[in-house]
Amino acid sequence: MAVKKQPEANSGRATSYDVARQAGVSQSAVSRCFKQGASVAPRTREKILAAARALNYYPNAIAQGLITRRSNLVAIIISNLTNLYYPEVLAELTQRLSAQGIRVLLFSLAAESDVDEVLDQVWRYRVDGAIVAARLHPEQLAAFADRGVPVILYNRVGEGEPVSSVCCDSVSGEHALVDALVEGDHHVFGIISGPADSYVGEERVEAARRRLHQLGRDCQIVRGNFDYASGDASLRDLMRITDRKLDALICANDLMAIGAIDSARINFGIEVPQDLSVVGFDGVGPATWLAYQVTTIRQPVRRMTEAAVAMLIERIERPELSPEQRLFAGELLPGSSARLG
Amino acid sequence: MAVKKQPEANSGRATSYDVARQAGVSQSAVSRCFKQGASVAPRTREKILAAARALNYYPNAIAQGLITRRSNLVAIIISNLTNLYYPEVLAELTQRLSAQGIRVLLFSLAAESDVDEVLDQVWRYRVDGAIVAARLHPEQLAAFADRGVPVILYNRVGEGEPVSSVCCDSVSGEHALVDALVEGDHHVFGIISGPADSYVGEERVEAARRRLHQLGRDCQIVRGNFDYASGDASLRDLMRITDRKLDALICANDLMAIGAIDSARINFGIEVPQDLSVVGFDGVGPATWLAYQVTTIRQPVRRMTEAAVAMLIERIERPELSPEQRLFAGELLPGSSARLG
DNA sequence: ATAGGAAATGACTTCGAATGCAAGGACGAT
DNA sequence: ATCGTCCTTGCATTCGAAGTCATTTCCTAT
Repeated sequence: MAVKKQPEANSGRATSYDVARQAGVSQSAVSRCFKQGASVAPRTREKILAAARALNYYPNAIAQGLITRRSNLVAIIISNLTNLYYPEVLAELTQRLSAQGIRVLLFSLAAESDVDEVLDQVWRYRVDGAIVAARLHPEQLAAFADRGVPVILYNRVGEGEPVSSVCCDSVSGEHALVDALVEGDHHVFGIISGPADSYVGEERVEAARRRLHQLGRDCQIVRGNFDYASGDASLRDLMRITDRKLDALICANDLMAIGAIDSARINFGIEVPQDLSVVGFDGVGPATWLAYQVTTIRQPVRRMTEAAVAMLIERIERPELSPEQRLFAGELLPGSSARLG
Repeated sequence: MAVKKQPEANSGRATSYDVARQAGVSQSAVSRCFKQGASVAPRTREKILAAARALNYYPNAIAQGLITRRSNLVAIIISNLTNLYYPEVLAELTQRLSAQGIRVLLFSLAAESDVDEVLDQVWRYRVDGAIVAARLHPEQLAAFADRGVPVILYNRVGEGEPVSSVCCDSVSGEHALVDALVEGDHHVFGIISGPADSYVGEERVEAARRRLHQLGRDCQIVRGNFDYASGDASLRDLMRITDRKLDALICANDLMAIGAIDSARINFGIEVPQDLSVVGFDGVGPATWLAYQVTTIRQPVRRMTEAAVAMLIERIERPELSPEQRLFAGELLPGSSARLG
């Protein structure tokens, strides 16, 4: 007995030709049948759909992508998924893109500036666009422009280059925090910054520092790196170098604020907020936990992700659109980690 | 003056033919030049690579996927990215797959059982495999098998079906926790379960309940849903329905344990662990925060993700391999949220 | 019955890279 | 020189669906 080829054995591999044969029509008809608004007679359509169902046919998106030059893929490039803030953003972005019929190719980086390692994969997959929450050099931005791939930066800006971006306003946020702290009669300020390569980190710290200066308050700045442990470590640093008694602590994000609160209470026996007020930034989940209730600026994640997706899709459809920067104000969330005015 | 077509104007769109023309060779040569182990003369290779660099050429992965029937895409289907535990898993998986030259198509679900909505997209993109941390019905598993798409379930099992999976051992983990609590002389037990559609949740609770029963301890079980708020809510429920004074609380995950600890301390003035011992499961970041130091079972995420990726790649390359279930023991992490024996 | 026009359909080409096959070239052994 | 081998290279075809264009079908109005 000879071995026989089984053309229909693997039902997952049916092509439009298989469906066409089964339905007694041409491949073109099948293609049209799956395309919105194409001209197909009702009876033919039914025959085709029945055949497609019988064969378990799903159009091959790879082949579609090749011929239409639209992959319906968007790259999301994120640096630090372990950061509490980004998972929420990622989930929102993915679900919104899905709802628009766009799939997400995820690139997660070990460090903020590891973008180069993944870019060539981004080019190879001919993504229709990209949303980037990582640091891009001007040359990297230029590469996107050259290839006509629209990019939206998330909480980043195109240092010098005109790039579309969606950001939460660090300056107004920090102003609100500083103003509230000053009104709450705080005098000795400490600031825990983010890592050196973080754009928002630097921006937040700089905004806070300036506002403090305007209001005639001085401050000590120590460098953190956005994680819990560095909230603790940085607080220790501050306690060591500050001569007067610290009474207000501004942290570049919530996670460090939480680390600092725990450290103050547990390692130093400092009462928060009675002896020390601590504020953060982001409005991540744990910030609202009973033990912390961090006074912070909550980023409007839903509106920001919605804007990012809308802007990206607009630019995929109309590449000639010029870049646009959208700045969203955060909301001051008065918690019980700080005595405010 | 006539409008002129500019073939090389958009440098991002160079094809292997463009490179071939520039280098004075055939398209086949270009293709071979980018393929590992193909026979190309050193001089030719250099000419081609120079041309490719000049034209900014990157092979079109879409076209490659079509002809080779290998998309080099793997679907990752995750239900609850906001769950603290999964972002870490996702980041690990993505980076490991990247290192193997495989790209991640991310599908994030609003609920554990929303898989059907994304499956047709999974079929359309002809992914080479999938890693799933969501509930799959037998029919859905069968669909993967039909199409010859290998799946690895992550902390899930193929209820009845033989499917490959990577899990952290709930039973041994809960036994360890229960044993330690019983040795610590606890008598009145409460359990906060996960949501009804969570496999691991049910498994953990069941394991704990049985072990308690074996050791002659009774327990009250209330249903939570894995988030912080439900730790608080469930603790309130327990306090209401329990007549004797609760002295040990077993939570199906760390997040609820944390919620319960906060609630006990702040809403009820109960000292943890003096008056109440609380244990969790997972070993997420916040579990080790100074304020909590939750006694828990830490899942070996690195080893688990490594195994998942290895098993998947094996099965992509050798589809005939039979399913394999790998169970990893978690590590008892004795924190200060429980008095142990 | 017939022309006119719209709708439906199919043949064929295209997207970009991979690969089987055959032809050409280099080189060593005789 | 000559033959045989192995290494390079190009030609032609293929993957699966979309879309152009030409053709056929079906209505409708006259």
